[in-house]
Amino acid sequence: MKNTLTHASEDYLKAIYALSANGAAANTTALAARLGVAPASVTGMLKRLAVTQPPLIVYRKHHGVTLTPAGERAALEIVRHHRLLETYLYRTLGYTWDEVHEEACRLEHVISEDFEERIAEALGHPVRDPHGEPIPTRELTMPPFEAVPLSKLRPGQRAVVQRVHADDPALLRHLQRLGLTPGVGLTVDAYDEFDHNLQIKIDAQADPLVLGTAITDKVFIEVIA
Amino acid sequence: MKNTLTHASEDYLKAIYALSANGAAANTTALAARLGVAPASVTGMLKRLAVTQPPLIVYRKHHGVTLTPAGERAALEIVRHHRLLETYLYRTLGYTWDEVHEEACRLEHVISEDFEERIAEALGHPVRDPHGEPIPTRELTMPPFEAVPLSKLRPGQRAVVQRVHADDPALLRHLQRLGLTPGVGLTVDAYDEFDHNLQIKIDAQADPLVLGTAITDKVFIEVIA
DNA sequence: AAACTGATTTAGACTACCCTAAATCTGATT
DNA sequence: AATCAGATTTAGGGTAGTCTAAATCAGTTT
Repeated sequence: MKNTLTHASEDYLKAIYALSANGAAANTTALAARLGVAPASVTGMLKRLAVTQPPLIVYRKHHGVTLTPAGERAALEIVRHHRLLETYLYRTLGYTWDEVHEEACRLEHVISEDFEERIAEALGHPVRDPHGEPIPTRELTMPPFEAVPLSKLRPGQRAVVQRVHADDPALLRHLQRLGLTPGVGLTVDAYDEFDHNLQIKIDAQADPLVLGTAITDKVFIEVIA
Repeated sequence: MKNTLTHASEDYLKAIYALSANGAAANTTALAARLGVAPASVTGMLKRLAVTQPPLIVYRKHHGVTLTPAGERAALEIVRHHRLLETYLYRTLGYTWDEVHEEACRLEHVISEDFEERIAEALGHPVRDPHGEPIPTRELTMPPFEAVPLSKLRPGQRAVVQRVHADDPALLRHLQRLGLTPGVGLTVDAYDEFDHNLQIKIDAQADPLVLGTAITDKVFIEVIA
């Protein structure tokens, strides 16, 4: 029951969780790309994860992989660690939102349940991390959230930024400079249907912004009107 | 130069540092016992550590091992991480002094220099951890300290507890209950030269205590008179 | 239905750690 | 000087991860 997973296994579970979020099975190539390893390495690990007791994944050769309930709990445990740590580093140790990811990635595998509980308590049991991503509960359920990317909006619509789904520090710093952070309100002015650029106007900012899909696919918003 | 060490290597360097503190070379058996591995495993690791670039240890077969200057710096880096973490967990997250060691043992290998600096800053650059052990400086020098074990004291001498050199949670809880913690003053009443028991009287405590060497060898004091 | 393409798996090798069992060395004792 | 005990190393094997190169599969196109 209380299997101790290796750090590598935990990273694989996290990646499978992220890539099968839509319900579909995660495939070898995408996992390899996300984890920065060769596809053959993924195949090897999947074989191991499929035969643990209890099994953590369902793996059908050539047809991708999904998490079992036990595997999903293991993944959510790590995601909870990660996002609580990001929140702690951000709020308590003065990290910026582009710095938190890397540190949390290493710490998430080694903190105890006790440590998790203590920082959750110290933070007042936060429900979102500094990027606006929801933090899984202690019971390992993912809070429901609205997942509309900014790229889906069209001229005339108003929205509030909810979460920025990106880890790349350079991109995060760029978004910070643009003022595109959780809580910010905006209105869509124009849409170019050829390059899919979106022109938006951020509340309390004078000049409009033209954004490509590299950005608009990663900023998730809640539509207001 | 900036070799990335494995967690296991770091644990070996820490152990070699601790066991060769007296200047003598550390031997295979003691390392194996301290690290909880078989002696043959130690031999294998020592061969690897001796041929890194730069070399971290000086290893002569059958004659023990010492750290090179580079190895000592690497060891002190981990000790600094460990003791800063213990201090942080203790002061900021409400851990007790018997709980800090285990958590710090896992975190010490994964925190960044940035994290180290931030918690050192947040703590006001402490010089001792919750057990009274000195924290290596940022420049990786070990602050000098008086290392007289309580067991060396004889009747009539007065002393102040400086550090408690123990990781075992049960022992630490016991010492806490006895009131034998850093800063506490005491007087030696009697010494039994057969079983080496020491009878002491702790300041502000009514009843005297009789302590065996399991304790008196681990409590280090500064003699006052 | 055959062929092609891209994704995937297999095969085989490497590193870093661990182990046990057997051999060997060192230093003390006779 | 030979022996002996204990410490240490060697030999050989196991696991978990990584890789590259070669083979195979699945789905589309012809």
